[in-house]
Amino acid sequence: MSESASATSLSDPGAASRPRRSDATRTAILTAARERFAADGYERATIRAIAGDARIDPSMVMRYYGSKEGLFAAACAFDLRLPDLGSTPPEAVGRTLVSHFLDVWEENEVLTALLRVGVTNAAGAERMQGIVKEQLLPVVRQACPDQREAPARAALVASQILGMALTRYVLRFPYAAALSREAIVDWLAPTVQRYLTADKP
Amino acid sequence: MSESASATSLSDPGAASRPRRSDATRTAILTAARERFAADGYERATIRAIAGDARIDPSMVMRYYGSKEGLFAAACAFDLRLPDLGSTPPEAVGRTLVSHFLDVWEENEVLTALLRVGVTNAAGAERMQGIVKEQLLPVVRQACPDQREAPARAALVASQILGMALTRYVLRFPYAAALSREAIVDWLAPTVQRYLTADKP
DNA sequence: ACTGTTGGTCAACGCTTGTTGGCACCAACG
DNA sequence: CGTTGGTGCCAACAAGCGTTGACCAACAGT
Repeated sequence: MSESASATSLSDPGAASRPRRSDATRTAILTAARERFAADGYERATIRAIAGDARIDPSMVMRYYGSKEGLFAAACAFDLRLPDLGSTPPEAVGRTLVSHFLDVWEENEVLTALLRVGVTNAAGAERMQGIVKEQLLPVVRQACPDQREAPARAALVASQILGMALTRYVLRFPYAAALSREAIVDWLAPTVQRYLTADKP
Repeated sequence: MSESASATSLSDPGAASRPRRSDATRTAILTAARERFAADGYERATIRAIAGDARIDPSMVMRYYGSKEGLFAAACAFDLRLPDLGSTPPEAVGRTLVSHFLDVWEENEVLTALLRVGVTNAAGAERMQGIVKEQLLPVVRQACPDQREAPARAALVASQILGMALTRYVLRFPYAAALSREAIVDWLAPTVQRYLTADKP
């Protein structure tokens, strides 16, 4: 498990073990796994298909990641890299957040994989929930007036952002996919801004 | 249930066939299928498990619905029964719509099944898209100022409503599940109202 | 009462899945 | 040199999947 962290290079805090001969294979597996999970979800992303994409034998996946669940856990470790809302003007937090989410969603297929898997897989749903709780919630706390309302406000923000991601990147509704990036930011920013800072209606 | 009537009338429009001896079994299969699809998604909702819930043999499912895909199509035919926005005051369309969606989502597991399946199954995604296009879009047309903007506005409304359904009923985030029905309506209604009627930002 | 249709069970098929253990290779180290 | 341990492929396993066809039981029409 700690080996996978070094392989992802997404999060490698200290513990730099010297490179192994199999590192190329490990990252190839991880890359292929992310693609398959993002495209097909948990059940249909078979180990055989992932191994085929990575041009290695399925048994290698088991050797390096233990099981399919272990592979998913290693492939979907993720850091949102949310900006610090304390240092952005209070009236711009909505726009900043929406824009950042669009960036991270389009540069990286891990979130798509996470969402697609989380809908039918308990481990995926828990991981997604963990991201909201440990990465989004603290940022919401910085921006909202009453700390006790932070969980509800975070839930509202998550509902709008995940909803747009769902319709645009997962279900791929034509109307949602046709929206320009600027239009999405212009429409969603006031919504998120209100969820974060407005008085309870 | 009355669902047997709707099921038969779908496959047999006009000519009302007299009740068959197997109608009880047919509806038992459909009910079990909806529950399993809603709880597990397409792949993990196996025909054997559905047949087990309905206390019949898996081969009956094949006999009556042809294949797993046919069963899903029969189980997830759905009418949103959206209200006529032409006869509601223009400033209340957001609240009306959000409230109606919460009603329909909680009284019926078909939408949960549809969303869970649509994320990993092309047929499910298309069916969901069809519902948005054929049932939500016409209603949005009634409420929005410029007809040409209707598709974009429908996409925005769908993103917020499906996002709340996703986090609350599918992923079951504790923060989203903890929101009261009234709080959701109060927070989401202005958002939907704005997506429907506000000028382009 | 006989017959044809319908409702239902059972056992099996071919296939795919995650997972395992054995065997060959290659590099390093004594 | 030989040994050792990491790297990779291969074949196979048991289990589960959707699907099929044979076969029996109960009803309906004549």
